[in-house]
Amino acid sequence: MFSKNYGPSTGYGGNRTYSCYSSGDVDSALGFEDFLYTDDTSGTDEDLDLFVLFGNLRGNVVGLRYYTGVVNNNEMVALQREPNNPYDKNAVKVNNVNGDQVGHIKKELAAPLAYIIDNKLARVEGIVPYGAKNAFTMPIQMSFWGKEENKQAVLDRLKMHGFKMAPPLKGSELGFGSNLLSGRAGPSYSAPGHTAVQMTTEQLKSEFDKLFEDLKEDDKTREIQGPEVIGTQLLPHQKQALAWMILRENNKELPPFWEERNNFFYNTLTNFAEKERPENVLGGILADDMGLGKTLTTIALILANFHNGKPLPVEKIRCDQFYKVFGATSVKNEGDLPVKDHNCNLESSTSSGKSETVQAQLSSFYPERTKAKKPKYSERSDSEESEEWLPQETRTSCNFQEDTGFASALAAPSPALKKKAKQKGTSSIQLAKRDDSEEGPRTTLIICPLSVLSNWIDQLEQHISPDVHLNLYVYYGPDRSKDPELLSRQDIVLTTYNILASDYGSRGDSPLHKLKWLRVVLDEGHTIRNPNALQTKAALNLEAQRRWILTGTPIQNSLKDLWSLLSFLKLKPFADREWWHRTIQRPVTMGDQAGLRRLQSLIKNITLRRTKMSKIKGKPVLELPERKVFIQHVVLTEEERQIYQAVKNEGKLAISRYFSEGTVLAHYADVLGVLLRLRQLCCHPHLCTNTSSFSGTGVNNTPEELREKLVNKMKLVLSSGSDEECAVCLDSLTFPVITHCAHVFCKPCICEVIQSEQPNAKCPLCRNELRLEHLVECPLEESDFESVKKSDQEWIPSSKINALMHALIQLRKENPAVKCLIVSQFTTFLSLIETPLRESGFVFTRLDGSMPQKKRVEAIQCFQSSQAGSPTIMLLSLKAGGVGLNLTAASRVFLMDPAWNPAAEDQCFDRCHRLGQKQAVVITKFVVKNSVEENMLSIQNKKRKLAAGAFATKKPTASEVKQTKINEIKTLIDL
DNA sequence: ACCGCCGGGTGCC
DNA sequence: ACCGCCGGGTGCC
Repeated sequence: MFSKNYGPSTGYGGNRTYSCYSSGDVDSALGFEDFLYTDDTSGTDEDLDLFVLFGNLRGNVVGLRYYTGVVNNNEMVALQREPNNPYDKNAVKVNNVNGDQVGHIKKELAAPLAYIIDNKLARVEGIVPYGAKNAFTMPIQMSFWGKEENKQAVLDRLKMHGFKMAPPLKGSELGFGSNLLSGRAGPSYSAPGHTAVQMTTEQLKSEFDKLFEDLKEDDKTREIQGPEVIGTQLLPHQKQALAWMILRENNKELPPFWEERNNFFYNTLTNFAEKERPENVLGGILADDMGLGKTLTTIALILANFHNGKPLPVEKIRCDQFYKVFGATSVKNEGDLPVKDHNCNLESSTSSGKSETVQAQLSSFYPERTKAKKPKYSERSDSEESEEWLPQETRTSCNFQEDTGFASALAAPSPALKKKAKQKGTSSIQLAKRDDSEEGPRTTLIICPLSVLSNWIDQLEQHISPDVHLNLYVYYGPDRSKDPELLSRQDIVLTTYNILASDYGSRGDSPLHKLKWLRVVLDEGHTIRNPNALQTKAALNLEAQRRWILTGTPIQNSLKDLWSLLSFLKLKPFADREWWHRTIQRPVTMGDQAGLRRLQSLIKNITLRRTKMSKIKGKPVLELPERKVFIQHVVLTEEERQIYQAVKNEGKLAISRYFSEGTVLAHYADVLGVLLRLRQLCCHPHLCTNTSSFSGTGVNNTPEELREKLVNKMKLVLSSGSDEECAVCLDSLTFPVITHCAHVFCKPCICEVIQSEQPNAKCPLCRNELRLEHLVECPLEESDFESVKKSDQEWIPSSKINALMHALIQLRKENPAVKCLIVSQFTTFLSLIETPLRESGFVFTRLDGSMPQKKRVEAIQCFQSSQAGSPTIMLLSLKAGGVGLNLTAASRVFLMDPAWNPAAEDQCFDRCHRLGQKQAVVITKFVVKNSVEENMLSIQNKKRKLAAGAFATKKPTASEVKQTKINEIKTLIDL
């Protein structure tokens, strides 16, 4: 059903197909999208986690002499079906870790294997115990993995062909095969005879939690001064990050799990060896918490570690030299040298005896630098600087600049320049000269969610001093240039995931994919955690020398989330999912300690992670003011209560009917509808206008009526704030369509499902029949407008609005300058609130999902302004903006209605409780007494606990998921 | 493959 | 000899 194809057609993972991986299974695809739970723990992935080891079988690989792929003793190999082989349709290829064919499985064995693989009865993995030095054939140890229910079929099929699988040996459940081998196993595996140490789920969980915790190492605590052209002083932890990033970009070490052994490069996980040196990632994951300044740090990196054409020579030498001198040598000799001294600039260090060496060494690379006195900014700004002061040089030289106040003395960009930078298209923030004769990529591509696009532009103009000639191109909007030449002349190209994906998807005219970039930065990089999403594929297919992932949440729910990230980083051999899964994911999820250690060392190697709680030199990285959350109960008026009870009783009746019929989940949209109406009534009676859509779901509708009904349901689902995600891709809905069974999916996703299940496609959620022609699309939204108008006409207050207004007026009395966010999931509610705000003379602004980007930026800037007369209130729709949204001007938050997902609430609070917040933040949650809202709170609490403990634990089974949902519905409606 | 298998050459010792 | 035996050709799927 959720057909997956890890083959070449997906364009990632190398040019190989792993048919055993190639598809999910219909029966297991029970990943209901969570309408109450919004995480994706019920993933629709291949259910590899449910696979067990059936057993092992010895076989032979033949035809070695026809292929170039070579293998080591004990090397892992991949088995790949080759149905189009002209000699045998059952052919099964054997490939080494690099994807080079080694041989074929001998045909007698290939026959049952082909059947097993083609019917997805098992995944078959191989290890060649005596892989080296075979001319014609070699043995192969195969392990069979699959779902318990398929085990017998596998055994039977093998038996039919005269093969008998050996049952899994005790202690070999982890499937590394090492115990099976009579020869000596690879060094990273437990020695033969010893069983791998397995951990309990509890242990595993706590290890996981620690995975990304403050990864401290020497090379991560060193600081480096920000480039002079950054007009802002970097915070200490940002300097550390910068130093670490520069180090990573000039990384000459072997990637993790590789060793050099007698002229070969050897992978200790797979036992693969090759002559060619495996490339390390020149980059990694900057996994700092939100608000620690990943953007600024990255801007500093772009300026500080500029590539000047030839493949890395200047920076490399510079950096190696830098670290050799300041990092390793000095620190070692002088013990705990204050970190700041590592950053000493050329001039100041020459005064000390020790540093003379430094100067000598450096000057051999940069004779002109040490001879010429550094010109003052004012002197050199326009003089085109003759000689040695090439623009690139200026940019990279910042590594050695002491912070002398020189940087801070730089002028802020002129308003004209600011304006220019904001326009789409090329904008030259500065005027200096650049050398266009340089070769090789020079452009950094930054991809971010649309919501933070303007933040990047702001920060670029804010922090880059005017003496830098920086070409920025915002690759966005319908008029974006598709000319790769133009893009390649930029220093920074900024775009969004949506643009990236749509360019990639639309016939090959994506200039982003034609270029080789100096550097690609994925901001909010966890956006690509779903390997099947188009944006992920598009990102994985970018070519770049250096690759960065910026994210506050590197692992959201499961280890699986990491794979796309690693694949993007092109860490051999993990870009190929099979090796990632066999060497890390499966061992870890099965509780193998060695596997966890591998994972830890991998993460440690490529990640810098600091949380808001992290400390640097004993001080917290971020000293955020306090944050308090109050729950304020609201009592409905008699009148409101009557309406509420009426709707509740009606809904309760319908839902109990579904329960007795056992069709609760099939009437999913209706249940959601009832709950939505109740939640709306808690806010304001006018929110609940579309009662018509719920009046029985008779099947005998004319198509037009049915269509209308379905469209209404879909709108309901989409606007219900249930945080709906597509059950197929687990991402937010794009091109939502609704099925006749009233479930909403992304159109492309569900079409793929239907296609792959021809002719009897079933709904992934309720197993009802599914037909392409029955999908109903969502018409363009105009609904918001109408309801706003409607509510304007006959305005009445509500208990909640009264409670809010009371609090606001009280607050204004105490402090008229204080700024508030008023947050709701219902934009109509926000509109209703506008009326009393106006009446009471509040100046307010508004931000919701329906606003075009330009208006949003305006609203944010306006609200953030400290000028007298600027708005003191922002009406904010809960999910507007996304993580990057910075509303630190506010110190009070009024959350008008509880969200299904407490994480969404927290994220919203973080918009003002973040770097830059100077005051204590007070949050007030309005909750109606004796209502669905109270019940939601208790579910939120459960969910919080679950989120804290869910990581790495086994995915709940389909029936557990169902039961949970059913229980939640019962809780919510008091059944 | 220092095998097995095939099929042509060959045929007392 | 409708055999045995010899030795060259050959060899994945």
